[in-house]
Amino acid sequence: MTIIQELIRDDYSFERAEAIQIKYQNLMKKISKNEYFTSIKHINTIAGVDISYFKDNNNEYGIACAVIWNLKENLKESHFLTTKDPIKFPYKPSFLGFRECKLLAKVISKVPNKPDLIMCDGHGKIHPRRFGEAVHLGYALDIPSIGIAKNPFIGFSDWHKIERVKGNKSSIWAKNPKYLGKEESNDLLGYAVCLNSGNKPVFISEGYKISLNLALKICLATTINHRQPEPLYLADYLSRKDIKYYN
DNA sequence: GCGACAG
DNA sequence: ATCTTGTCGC
Repeated sequence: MTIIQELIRDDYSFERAEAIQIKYQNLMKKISKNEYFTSIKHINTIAGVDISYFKDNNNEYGIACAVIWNLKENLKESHFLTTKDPIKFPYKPSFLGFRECKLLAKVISKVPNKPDLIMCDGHGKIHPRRFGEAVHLGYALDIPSIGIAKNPFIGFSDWHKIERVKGNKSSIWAKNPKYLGKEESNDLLGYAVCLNSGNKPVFISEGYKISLNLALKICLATTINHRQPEPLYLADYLSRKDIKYYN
């Protein structure tokens, strides 16, 4: 079975799904940093993806949207795509990838040119098994990815205390630094970051083949005047409202 | 032990 | 995520 066949599925039991996460969490560790992006200059197109839900009668459907954001063409080549499909996997914290990746992979497959980076509306490494939706999707498609969530999940930080000024951030640690032994190590899972002055911070973490610092830099560079980076804000907006975009 | 917990 | 009116604030 190929990686994509094993990860892009929505028919696992929770037990099986957890076993898959553990398997790939371990495989993730073997990826060389040489394969990571080293500079924002190497990125041409970013795909911001999100899903909105609605119910028919007893059936649940999702509308996935991918906004293609072209950095080098100064936004002139930006556009978006959507798909509508049934949702099979139930929502459960730590298993979001199995609920949404099938749809997200499908909408990305419709993009004419494979994007250089994916921005995901959900956590990446900030996950009990370091396998949040952003990691899951990036790994499945072998496309670098970033997790950008609107709410905290696991980890310890004083994000609620940061001033709402663009660029301000707070580290999110795996263990509570307050109760950390002198010789004990900790794990930096991500950052809570204010991307737009006046707005509540978002939670940024590594997805796939990208460092936390570069992920942070890219998020700051693509945020215009909303709480989230513009590609994600638009994907959220467009998946919810089927409207026309500039061509 | 119990509850909380991304979207 | 989604169901939803008026309302507080920049």
